[in-house]
Amino acid sequence: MKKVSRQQIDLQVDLKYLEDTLFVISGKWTMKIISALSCGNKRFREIGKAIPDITFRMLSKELQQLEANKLISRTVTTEGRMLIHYEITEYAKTLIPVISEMIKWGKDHRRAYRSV
Amino acid sequence: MKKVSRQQIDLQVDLKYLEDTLFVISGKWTMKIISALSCGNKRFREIGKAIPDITFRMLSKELQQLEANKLISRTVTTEGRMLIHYEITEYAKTLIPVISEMIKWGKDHRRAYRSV
DNA sequence: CAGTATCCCTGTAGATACTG
DNA sequence: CAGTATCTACAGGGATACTG
Repeated sequence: MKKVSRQQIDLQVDLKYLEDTLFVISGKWTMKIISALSCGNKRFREIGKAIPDITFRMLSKELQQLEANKLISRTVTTEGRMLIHYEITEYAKTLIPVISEMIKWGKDHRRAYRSV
Repeated sequence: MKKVSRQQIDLQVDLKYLEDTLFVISGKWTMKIISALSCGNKRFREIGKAIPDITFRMLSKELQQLEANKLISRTVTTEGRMLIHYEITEYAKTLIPVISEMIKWGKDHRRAYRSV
């Protein structure tokens, strides 16, 4: 029986999981929003200002999407005027290893281009 | 001086690298093609048949893109009729850790949804 | 076999205006 | 403040036909 490398098996069998992950993190603004949130911005317009070129429309939609995916939480505090703040969830923090690997690869990728 | 967690710093500073990586691997067919290649399919139509619903047009375009990104190599062997075969590069294999992390997360993500 | 060219449709995101 | 609604522009991708 031929021994197949683990790499090939992973790629083939688990493609579905890979797609799920890509779906969650590959949006144009997704990671920027998570980044902004993790840097302390919590309010809608605060986040909007922290991310260049994003429109309210997109921010609104992305936040909904992120909330649906349980990556952020939305809290309403009505004390006179409307007060809403967003936070990344503990669950979102499980993405850190994934993101770290991607960043690591991104650095090497860029370096590879320079050296070639 | 306030100690900031490493997680936050990574997210903020290295967003550009993250985007690079996302750009390379987030195409609709990218990972499927790499998967097909890593499973032994090498010829154009072979790959096409191995990936459900992909059109020649898309396969052609994606292969070009992947070649530009040095993730696959294209070899022409003219021995009478046209013979071309594609292979994933050693460079592409450096993506394995990234992909593994993503698959791992994808599994947990799905499980999280089921349990909630 | 190994693609490319063309046409067209649909979805995504921008601009702008408006609401509670 | 915290968004949503509408309209539009543009690009990605599918269908189909064709080429070396």
